Amino acid sequence: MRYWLMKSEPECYGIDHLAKEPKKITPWDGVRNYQARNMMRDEMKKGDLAFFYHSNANPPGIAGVVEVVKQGYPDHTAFDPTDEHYDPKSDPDNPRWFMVDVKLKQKFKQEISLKELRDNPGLEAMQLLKKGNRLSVMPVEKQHWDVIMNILG
DNA sequence: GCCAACGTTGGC
DNA sequence: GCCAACGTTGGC
Repeated sequence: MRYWLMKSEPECYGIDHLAKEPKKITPWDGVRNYQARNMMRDEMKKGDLAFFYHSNANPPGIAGVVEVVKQGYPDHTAFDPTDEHYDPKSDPDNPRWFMVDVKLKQKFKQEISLKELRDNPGLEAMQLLKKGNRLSVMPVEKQHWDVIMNILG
């Protein structure tokens, strides 16, 4: 079982959107970055947990926890010319982009802001906190996961 | 709105 | 394969 962090802009799709889905499940579509794709396609497994991170938010931070309920499969929004994430180079017979389905496990009563994460001892090595980090899907080490869950008290 | 840090594209 | 130009991400 592995741990992850997935970013989304709350104005686009935040944790409250997910909470309103019929089964609290959503496909994590629209990712168009190869590193992030590789992780969703090859590494994320059913039962893995991920932080739902609000990027470009005020303030940015971790809003809750989701569980991977369906492993990597082709992102069909890449095949749809009317979709904003359409990619003509993705062939349905040889898909370029992949996604997973996630289910809301827990919405934090209070978000853990990026500043709180930075101020918290023990998280200095987290990929999220490193300079220039732009990946929208990234692994989280168990020790960091545990530290963050303990912040909730 | 600014800007650093990447990632992608395309000419050569 | 190199690299400049350009586009995007995302914190501030």
